[in-house]
Amino acid sequence: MVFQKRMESGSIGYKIPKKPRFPRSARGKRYPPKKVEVGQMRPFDLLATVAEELLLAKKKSCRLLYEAEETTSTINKIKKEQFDTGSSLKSDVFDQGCCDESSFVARFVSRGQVTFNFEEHLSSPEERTAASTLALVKCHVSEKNAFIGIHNLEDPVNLDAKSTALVSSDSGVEIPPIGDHHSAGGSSFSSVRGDIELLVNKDDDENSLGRTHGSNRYAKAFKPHCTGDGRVRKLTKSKYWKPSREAMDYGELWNDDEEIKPVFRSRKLCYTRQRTKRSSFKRSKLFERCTFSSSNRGFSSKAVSDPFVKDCMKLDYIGTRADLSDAHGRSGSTAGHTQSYEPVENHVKLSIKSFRVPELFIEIPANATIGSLKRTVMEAVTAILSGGLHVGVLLKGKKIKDDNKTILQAGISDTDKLDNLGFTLEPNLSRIQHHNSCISDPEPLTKIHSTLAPALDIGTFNAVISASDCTESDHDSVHSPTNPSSTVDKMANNSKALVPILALNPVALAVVPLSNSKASEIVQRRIRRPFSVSEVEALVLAVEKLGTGRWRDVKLRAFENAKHRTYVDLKDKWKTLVHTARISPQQRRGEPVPQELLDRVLSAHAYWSRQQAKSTRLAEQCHRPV
DNA sequence: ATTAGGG
DNA sequence: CCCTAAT
Repeated sequence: MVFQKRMESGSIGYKIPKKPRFPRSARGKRYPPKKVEVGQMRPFDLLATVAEELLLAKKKSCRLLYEAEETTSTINKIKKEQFDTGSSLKSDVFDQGCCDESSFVARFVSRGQVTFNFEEHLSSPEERTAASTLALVKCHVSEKNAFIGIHNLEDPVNLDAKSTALVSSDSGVEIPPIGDHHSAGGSSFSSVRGDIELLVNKDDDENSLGRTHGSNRYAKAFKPHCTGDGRVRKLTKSKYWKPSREAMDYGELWNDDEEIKPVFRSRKLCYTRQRTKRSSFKRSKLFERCTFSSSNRGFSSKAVSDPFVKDCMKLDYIGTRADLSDAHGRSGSTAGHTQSYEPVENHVKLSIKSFRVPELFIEIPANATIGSLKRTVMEAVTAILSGGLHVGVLLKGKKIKDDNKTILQAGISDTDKLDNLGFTLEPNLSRIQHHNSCISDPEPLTKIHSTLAPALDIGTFNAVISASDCTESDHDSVHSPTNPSSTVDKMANNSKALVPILALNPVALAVVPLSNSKASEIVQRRIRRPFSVSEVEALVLAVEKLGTGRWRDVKLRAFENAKHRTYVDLKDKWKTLVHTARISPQQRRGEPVPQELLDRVLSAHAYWSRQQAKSTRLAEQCHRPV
């Protein structure tokens, strides 16, 4: 509750403080280090990340050089557009084949650090020689993390230096200085404030949440190594690169609103890029398109001022223990009091940079359009998220099930282990089960024609199942509802099911939780499900027997088990059938209905019209004489 | 909830 | 298919 409320409050009327400003002299020159979990990250992933960082800083065409050993290689020229279009930076980089990956790793590992030069990309050789190095990036790689920092920018103004500057997350929260008690364990805190963590998707929680990057490690990684690298040639205006107070205390890096906007944009790209890892590519591309509104859920992206977090569509939160206690329905002794009365030491500061959400598995014909893919994914995600979300708490990858535990008892208060803390977004189980059962739902399912477009156009989640040939199943359902099993088999065999399933191993994904209210407001139009011939036949048969005014009975008689056919649908279908029968065959569209059936439609319609007229006449006669 | 009819 | 008025 409080949890959410707090975020909400942050989202509304949030204004990035104008002050304090980062000292002018330093602005644009030093960038906070970016921490990247390397884990199983491939070296080029890291490289790409670096490149991306640079790109974000530069935001225009550039190329990246890295220095390792004695050689300098051009990694790639990277264009901003490549991010904008969401294409994989990695592939763009790697396709260049300018250096071989394994050797890169070797150098990386052995040296522990790599220097990147960031140069303006200029096409002509002359220009190139004249090109200046705009930034130096130092990258120190440990087992678990890489620290990437943009070191020196020659032309901060043009570089839009703000793009890597960070702002404090919460103007309302006092930010203890790095190195003091609060931040001692405070890798978490520093991350709150701008240490961008790119959580590489890893299935292994333990690893990904490794606690090795505590503040000690952090400082260690930077101080000794990154400082005078002799191989850093030219243009090293600032000759130092170390986690000095100013460098790390980005709380001092404030930006004007206008300055931040572009950052936000670019960080979206960051998000995209992040997810362009092999294993998660599918997911990410999918989620990327899911532009959920985040207004009413309290998780507005605007709730966080950290531009990185914000634009990565991550969540950020700084809470107190009291807050959490409330949230869990128990109040600690101080719960309910104002935070300010509680010693800051007792607060647990949390930075939620991402939630784990269930994996969505989506299979879609290759000839489906991108548009339909988007819609499909949107539907799938909406279906999962709109069902209501639970929040799970993970500590060291293990779920904390006992809601009554205090934060302290759970061990979360141990700031040293804060990095082990994770949150998950979990859909309603009941709903999911329902969705899972879709595939075995005996009721006839959408038939998706070769174009695929109609079925994917719109529709409810559980309707989005394509079957190469479901005519039979329709028939079954219509005529022999007692034998659904054959239908099931057919479905299982024929369908390319678009079935979201719960991931067996959820992977960290940054996502903006869906605003439930928004989702429910948007009542999806039912998916279009053209009547099959067998359905038409069943309809005609029933109407011949029952007439045109008893659609409920028609439904009961012929479409009892076709849940998606309402009596209104049947009535409408009859209407169109009559119309179809009256027009010339050339004007008819869709799956052709046998003329024989249309003839029966016409005659039945005529017959029952007469009957109706007759009965009304009779009724009138009954009334008149009275 | 159903029916009927326009959109 | 949707929306709605009228039952």
